Amino acid sequence: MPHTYQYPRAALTVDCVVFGFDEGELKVLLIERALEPFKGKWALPGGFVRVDETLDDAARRELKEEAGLKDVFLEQLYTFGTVARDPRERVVSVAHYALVQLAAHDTKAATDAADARWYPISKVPKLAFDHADILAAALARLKSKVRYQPIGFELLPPKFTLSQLQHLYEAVLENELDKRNFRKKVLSYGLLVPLKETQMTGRHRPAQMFRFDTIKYEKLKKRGFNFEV
Amino acid sequence: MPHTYQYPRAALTVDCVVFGFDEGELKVLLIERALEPFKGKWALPGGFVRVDETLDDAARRELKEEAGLKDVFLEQLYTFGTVARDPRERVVSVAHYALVQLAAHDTKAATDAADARWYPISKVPKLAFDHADILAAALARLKSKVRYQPIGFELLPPKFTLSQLQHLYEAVLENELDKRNFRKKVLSYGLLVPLKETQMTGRHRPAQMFRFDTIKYEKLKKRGFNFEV
DNA sequence: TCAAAAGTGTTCTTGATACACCCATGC
DNA sequence: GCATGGGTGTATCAAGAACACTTTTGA
Repeated sequence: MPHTYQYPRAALTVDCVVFGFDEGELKVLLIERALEPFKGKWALPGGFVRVDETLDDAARRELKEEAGLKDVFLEQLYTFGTVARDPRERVVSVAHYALVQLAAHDTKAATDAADARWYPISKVPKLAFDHADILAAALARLKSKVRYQPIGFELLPPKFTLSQLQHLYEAVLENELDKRNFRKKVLSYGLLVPLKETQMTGRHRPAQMFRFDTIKYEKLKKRGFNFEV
Repeated sequence: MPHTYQYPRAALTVDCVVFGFDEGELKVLLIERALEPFKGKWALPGGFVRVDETLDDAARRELKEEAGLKDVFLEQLYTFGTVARDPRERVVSVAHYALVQLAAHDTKAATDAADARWYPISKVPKLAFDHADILAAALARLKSKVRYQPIGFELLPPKFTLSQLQHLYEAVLENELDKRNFRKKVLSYGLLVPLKETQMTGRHRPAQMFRFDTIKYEKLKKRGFNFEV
């Protein structure tokens, strides 16, 4: 295909903020850079967009290559285009954020790349490039979106307890929620299906497990329904 | 600056959805294309991003060059990156939306480019490229954002009446609002300052004019306040 | 029997909605 | 004097917030 525009071009990358929820904490997946610039520093997974793949495809490819992740919730976030954000040359990055189900036993699998690590949000080290800005934007987006779309379930295993769900919301929103009001609200939509199973995690009453009814939600969504917390 | 990445690169553009409000209608600024592809078709103003300017700068430059607009409200919207959206070659476009104060007498000025025209949203013709998708995304963003941020004022002159404001909201949200409840709500924040002036537009009682108190709003915003309608 | 998390209802307060008439002006 | 849009208050309803005790289990 001929190039019709011959001026110097910016390079185009995607970067991904991958969130997970584990041990009551919101975590983010970081990669230790093997090359200059910022060699040895932590950064978001990401890389160059190929000329024959969409932005979404590029983000998913990088997630698979750099973190072994696939079939995750992924959404475009914002495009970062200040002129000097990469010291080498002009690089414009289309940032995405992803939500993954980080059950305890998966932690290792997703981290099998020796250079990848899950960091609690509160303990993220200094990041390369403008990745701290990207992370901040992703956190803000997650915090606002979780309130009116049921994306929180993307961070939990398919079967979960109401307490797990509440702790997730508390971690994301960074404030405490009233247990009774929370349960009343999330159950009121009829989108949480109680399962026969219970979860026993210690010397206390076992917890009822639920799953999120995606099919019912999709139907409601078409009629303009909003899942608000 | 040396290129460290030698594979073929996508071209990078910005496109702008420019909204105006006039005669009780929400309008969008379109440009008639002078060149192939889509010669003679209507399209969003936009163009290539230079290697030494930010995305925001590029969008503002294009708005000035193509539509004579400057100092407008501008915000990044979404980045469109499907592979074949431009028939010539791979072009990734960072879409923005802008809000301009389109007072009746300005209509001509902003439209002095012979190839530019304001279209009511309901009468937009078929658009070039994937610009219909971009417009749809911008409308959705405007509709949702206008409900929790006071961006509606960007579409009105600095002095306006409550009826004008209500009609604007009705046009954007595409539904009717109760006059008394609307006034109660928007006045309750104390962000609309009544002016000494009134507006007389016909044989009926003159309307009180207001201005939006930007300074007070900025202060409230820092304390976590939200302007909801 | 004790510790620890699960589970459960009611009251109060606040904000949203619904609704109808008088006012000031130009023609 | 009449047509036109500007301007105002109250009553009802629904949703959110505040709040404390009982249940089930493992140790």
